[in-house]
Amino acid sequence: MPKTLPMVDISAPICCAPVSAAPLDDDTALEIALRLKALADPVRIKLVSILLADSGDGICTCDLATAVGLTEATTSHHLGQLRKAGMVTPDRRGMNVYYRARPDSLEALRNVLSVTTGCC
Amino acid sequence: MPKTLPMVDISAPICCAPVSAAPLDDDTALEIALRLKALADPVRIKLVSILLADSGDGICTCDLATAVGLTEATTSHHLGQLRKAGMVTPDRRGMNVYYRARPDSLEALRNVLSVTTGCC
DNA sequence: CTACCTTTTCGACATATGTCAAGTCTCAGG
DNA sequence: CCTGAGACTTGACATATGTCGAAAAGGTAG
Repeated sequence: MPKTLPMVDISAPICCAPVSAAPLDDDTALEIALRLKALADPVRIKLVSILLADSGDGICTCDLATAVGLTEATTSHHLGQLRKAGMVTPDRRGMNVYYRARPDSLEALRNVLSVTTGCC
Repeated sequence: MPKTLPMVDISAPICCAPVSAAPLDDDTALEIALRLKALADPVRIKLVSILLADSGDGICTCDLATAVGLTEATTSHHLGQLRKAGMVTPDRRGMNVYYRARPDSLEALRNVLSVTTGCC
């Protein structure tokens, strides 16, 4: 990958015409690809599923680390990627940081992938 | 990534409970992640959008290469990744290979990402 | 302030990935 | 059977990424 990908902020839910509407321009393709990349890892999709299934006030990094069987450093890295992509939000309470899923962001991404309808 | 990802066939549309239903087991997380990884590239998502928008009998590698502005070798590599993920199908006619999108596979992946409903 | 716990950041390492050039394969037309 | 055009494969290379241990940052309690 000689060409370094541009750095863009993808923390907001994506909002654009669906991929099937017309050939994507480069900027939109990048926006979509970066968000997909955030989810395209077994650990991260698992983290998202854990957080989506949680109905409480969030789960702390340490508990998530044991849930996925990785060190806290690595788990924090994955959570950081998900946060940058707007898929989770951190919430510091005392010594711990509790994460929650952001279903709206996931849903927005889903809509863009739609073969029929868009999001806006 | 010290741990090499297992090699699994992902050419069929995915079929499993949605990520929000419950924490994913490792196998399912891998299945989903590999398919997402196939799409998580600006060039590939663009290729998919081009093929989805095409209402004809497919588009050949050479035309796709010029559409994304890359060499045919690189384009062929990306198409191969998409084919392995079941997102496109090749169709050889004479000297050319024409690719078409597989909306069913994309739709299946969308369903798995659903926050509410699954695919099966 | 000190001691301790949790999280993030940093440095290092091995593996994976995107890209191209060059070589190889496949096929249509003489 | 050749030959040439197009597509695919291979090799090489630079960059990106996942993982960990160690160190730093943030926060609590004594």
